[in-house]
Amino acid sequence: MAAVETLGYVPNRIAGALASTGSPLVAIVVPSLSNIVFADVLRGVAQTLEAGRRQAVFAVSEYEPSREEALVAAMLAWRPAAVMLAGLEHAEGTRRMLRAAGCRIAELLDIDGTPQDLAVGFSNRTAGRVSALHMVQRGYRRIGYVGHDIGQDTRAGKRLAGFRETLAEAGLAPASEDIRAVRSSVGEGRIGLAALMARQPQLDAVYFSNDDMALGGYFHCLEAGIAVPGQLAIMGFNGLDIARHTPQPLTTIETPRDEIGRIAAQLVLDDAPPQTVDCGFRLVEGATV
Amino acid sequence: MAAVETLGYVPNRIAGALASTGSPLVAIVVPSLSNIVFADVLRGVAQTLEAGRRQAVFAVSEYEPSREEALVAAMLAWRPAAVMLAGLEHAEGTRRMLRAAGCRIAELLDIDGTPQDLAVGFSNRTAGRVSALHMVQRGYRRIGYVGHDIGQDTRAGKRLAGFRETLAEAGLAPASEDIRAVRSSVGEGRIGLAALMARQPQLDAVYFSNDDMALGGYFHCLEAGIAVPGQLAIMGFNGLDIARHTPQPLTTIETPRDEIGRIAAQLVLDDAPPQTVDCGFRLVEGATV
DNA sequence: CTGAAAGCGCTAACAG
DNA sequence: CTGTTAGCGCTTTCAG
Repeated sequence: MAAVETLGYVPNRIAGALASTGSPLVAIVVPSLSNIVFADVLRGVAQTLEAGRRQAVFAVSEYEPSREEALVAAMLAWRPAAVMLAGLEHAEGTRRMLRAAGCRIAELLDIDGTPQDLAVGFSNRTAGRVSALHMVQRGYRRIGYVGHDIGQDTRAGKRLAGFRETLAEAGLAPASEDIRAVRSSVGEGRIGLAALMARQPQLDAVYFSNDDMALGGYFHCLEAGIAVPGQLAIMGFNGLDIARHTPQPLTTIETPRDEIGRIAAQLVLDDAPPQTVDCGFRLVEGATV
Repeated sequence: MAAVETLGYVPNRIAGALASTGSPLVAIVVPSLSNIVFADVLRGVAQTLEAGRRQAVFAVSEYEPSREEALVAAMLAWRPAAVMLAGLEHAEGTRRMLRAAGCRIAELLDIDGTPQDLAVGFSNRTAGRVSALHMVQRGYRRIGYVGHDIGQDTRAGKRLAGFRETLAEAGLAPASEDIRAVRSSVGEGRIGLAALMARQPQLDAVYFSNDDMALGGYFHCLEAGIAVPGQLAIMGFNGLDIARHTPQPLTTIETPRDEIGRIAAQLVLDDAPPQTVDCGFRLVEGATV
């Protein structure tokens, strides 16, 4: 140990990884890092892996399944102990490779569907239902929807499906929808609500695909002098910190993103059997519904 | 290649890394992932490394130098081609290890100081000066400051130093300051401004340590009925997307975070000589100053 | 229980 | 230019 100290010796983990059977690497491919949601999950994963002496390697797919496939292929060359992905929908090639690789697979943030191995998240469909029900119970009847591209973000699509179901079950007309073929952002939420209100001025509530979009809608209302929730109620999804501090806190659904990352990482560390963990979510009653 | 196809052979990059001289890994230690700033840098780095067939490995230091040191030590065991860190201030042990490791070192988001090797960012001190000057030129004279912990976030501290310098040079009294010993957040900005206004109701402008804090202050004004910028001007730092879409766009300084990540990664890929790259910043004239 | 040696799956150098 | 082989620095097994 004296020699270690004087020479500044650091064990070579590459050599260690090659020699040993179990891999010290865990690969994570997220759709985006601009969205704080994935950054939160990543943090939870990194934190837990660190305690377990594993190392996180990561890449960003930009919401493109083909890119996710290429990145997973590249990741598998590192012989990771596990590959973590967002959601349950992946290219056929991605699934095939992962099955062949024989490493653990963790699919995060969604449990509506059939997981490959481990799934840690919550039901987006149920979240959409809960949101719709909350608005209906509060007495809103002419409820619209403003959302971003659900082709890319299938989790948002599942929330929308749940939302539509519940409106139908409540005997309400299908919502007027403004679905924008773009990534979610505050700016798009603003534009989307303005467009929807221009078409359907009689709406009394709008459900947004997430908090970014909802905040854009809320800011539009503030500027256009639309009383919230008197004239128009607004509901988002995610429970972003900033949405708790707007003049009126946003009514939304808070998701345990950090916890999802931590649990997924722990299951991998423990080499737990295949399972689906429902981390649930929490309705946050703000002041906008 | 037919056999490769049928057997699903994937080259083992761990073995490849061990056998070859140059390392395919680049290590990145960021202070936080909750802050979108670091996520943006990380994205730029990951994107560029991917094109160069390198793999990013990362860890989160939670703004603790001792933790950064431990993480760098762990990272060096992977024999990375480069280690990327935020800022120029690091524990003595961190610097020593990095020097001994002989890998490239990239210090990001700050160029006010002496870099170890590569530095890619902008001058926070100058940004603070530019912000103060902008407010002074707009006619504000009783300018306050609301900030978060500058012990942890030395870049915010440098902006504050530049801000103070310029106020002094303009012959103005030192600003009333509310510096909170916490991470930046929208909520803390809100609390901070309320506290500062209670102590110094005659302020006509407030500079915030970043956009998160500034948005909190702005929301406080909206709720408390303080006219912005008539009664109180507000300026932030970072150029967050959301701050462009508030009822009044926030006056702030936009930083090229993505570009910083990309340039740093490219310099590493090119094995460029030690240098400091000033990516600059851009004053965004919103409607709050 | 300690110490020696055989790989892990590649890369790179070298001989043919 | 192609084909062979000696390591890269560990872990793990096996003999002493």
